[in-house]
Amino acid sequence: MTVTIRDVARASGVHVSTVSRTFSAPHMVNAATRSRVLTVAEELGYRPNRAARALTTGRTHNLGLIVADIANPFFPPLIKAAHAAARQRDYHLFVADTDEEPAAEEELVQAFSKQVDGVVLCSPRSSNKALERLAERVPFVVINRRLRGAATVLMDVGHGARLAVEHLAGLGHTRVALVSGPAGSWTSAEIRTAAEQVPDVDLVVVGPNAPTERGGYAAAARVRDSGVTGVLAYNDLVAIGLIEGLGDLGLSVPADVSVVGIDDIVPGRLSRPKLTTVAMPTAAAGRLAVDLLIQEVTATTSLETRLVIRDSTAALR
Amino acid sequence: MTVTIRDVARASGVHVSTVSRTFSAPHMVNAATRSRVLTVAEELGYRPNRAARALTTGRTHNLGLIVADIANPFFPPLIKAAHAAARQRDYHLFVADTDEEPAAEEELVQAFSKQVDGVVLCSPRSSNKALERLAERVPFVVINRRLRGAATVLMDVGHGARLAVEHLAGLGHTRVALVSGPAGSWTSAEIRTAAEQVPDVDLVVVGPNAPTERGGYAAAARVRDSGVTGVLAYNDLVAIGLIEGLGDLGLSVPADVSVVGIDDIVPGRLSRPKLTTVAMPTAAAGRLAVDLLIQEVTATTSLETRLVIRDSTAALR
DNA sequence: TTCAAGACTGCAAACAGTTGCACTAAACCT
DNA sequence: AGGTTTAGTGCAACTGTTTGCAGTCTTGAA
Repeated sequence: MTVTIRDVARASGVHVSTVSRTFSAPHMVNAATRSRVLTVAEELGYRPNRAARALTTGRTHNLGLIVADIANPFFPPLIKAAHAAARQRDYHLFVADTDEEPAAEEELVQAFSKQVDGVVLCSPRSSNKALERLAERVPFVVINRRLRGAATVLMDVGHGARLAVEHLAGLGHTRVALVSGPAGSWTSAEIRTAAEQVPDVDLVVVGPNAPTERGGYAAAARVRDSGVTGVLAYNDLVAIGLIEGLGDLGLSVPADVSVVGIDDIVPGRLSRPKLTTVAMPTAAAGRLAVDLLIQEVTATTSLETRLVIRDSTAALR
Repeated sequence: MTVTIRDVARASGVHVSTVSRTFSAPHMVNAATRSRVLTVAEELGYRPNRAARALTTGRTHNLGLIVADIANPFFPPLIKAAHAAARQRDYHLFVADTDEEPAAEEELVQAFSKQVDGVVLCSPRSSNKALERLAERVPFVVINRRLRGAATVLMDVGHGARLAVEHLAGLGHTRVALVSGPAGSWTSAEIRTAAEQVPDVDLVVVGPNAPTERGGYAAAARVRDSGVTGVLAYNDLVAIGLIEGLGDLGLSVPADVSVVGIDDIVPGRLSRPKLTTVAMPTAAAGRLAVDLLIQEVTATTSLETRLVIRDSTAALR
């Protein structure tokens, strides 16, 4: 018993097309008629059916957002910002989780395709070829992955990594470990190249590691054995795990070794010692991605990162 | 130039209705025809248009999920589980954030109404009256709010609170503070009544407080002044803030005072000391809520909570 | 007064599917 | 052999909205 445009038309004595226009092109209808239609619609509780509208216009006013893991603290701020940006322009947001399964990306985009005007893909792991196939089905923008031809939002983690290593160097740490992420990660590679370019620092790579607390914990022994006094970790979770692991080996942070993370997730602010970290502009990225999508502009943007100095780094004794 | 059911029909020499049926009622079409249609559809890259389908069937195969704050660590596990459950039954999930604005709840449900088969509302703050209005527009299930007539998923936080206070009592803490949440919160009231029922414990209520780290930090002085040795906090964020605040006042946890939180969010596991807390079954709640929604059953469920003992509680000296 | 230009509004055909009904042909029963 | 069921398919109407086109009525200008 849902009330349609026809009910409103009948009740206000005009043709359906007039009702339609009072909602989608108000300037085309006489002010008096318009207000009459509007009040009748209000009384009847009419709400335009977006699905039906999409059928003729081809625009759904829906967007899709695909992330690897909703519960990973890195993503929620991004999702929230994307949602806010979408909402502001009267778009709705589908959110999906691939559960770290690259194959799910393609499947989800396919499934979304007819129901959204575009999708934002966060750090996609599908092959370039697969992504190109998808591009034919639906417009999308990727976050944290370089992909020619597609709209792209990058966070300049390379710059952040360099700042982090320079910060360590400035504190006197000349032997620094890079506790890297998973093999084949774009971000991990980016971090490494940037870190290697800092002069006067011996960089030793420890990894690859799982991008989790556990991964960091497991790397502790190798970090100790490498004899470094400073560490840049692939992300905050790894950093937190590493600090725990070092503690269990009798090394204290920052007294014995300084650790800096990457991401600036909430738990990093809450754990002790408070984590020095490279803040990733996840909210800005989410917001920007949906803006690009809605405005259909194909651009590649690089967002700045910055170093947040807290308590997990200190001068070399 | 999207490929429709008509293109498939033409290319495989059958009527559109047959194509339609091979997708929505396969058993009604001859095996040979079906496989021919299927291969043709595959070749052409046909995918059913869910929006169009929704127009006639009235079922969109979409669900909405509304939470107060996506970035609050309490929600992501719930969202993830809800998504997984939806996905499993081939539903898509709209996710929305009210930004703690009760008015946004109603608006979002309205906006979703034609586009979803139902919505799950987490800890809604709208009035009963408003919710009843909404119930006429779209089926929904509420999480963590008692509402007669609507499908409901409750987490038995009362039981958890009682376990927590009993745990403190068992450690010798007979004077216990309840650092409460915001005024008017259903959960906060629930916690209080349960906590008050534990025998042989003097309960002093400190609050109301903002449900955040900052709220907990601010409550530290009053907790100290109340002379208690054990604390049950409204949630983990409050507990973490409180521990920080007590530390700044020269009181150490758990040596001087034992603190237990509620929720079991990730940062509680990662902060030091590791937080003893009442684990809320958020994932189970998310999963169950979408199952109830899809199966259209109106039931009231109460999910068990349990106490997770970690390092922020210890025996009274 | 006449005509052209607007401003509104109605008509009807899309959009991409679903579904009740009618029809055909084959299979099944006596 | 004749009648009845059944499986498979086609027909056409319907879902709620948009939109190009055409018609009506004012209004302004010549």
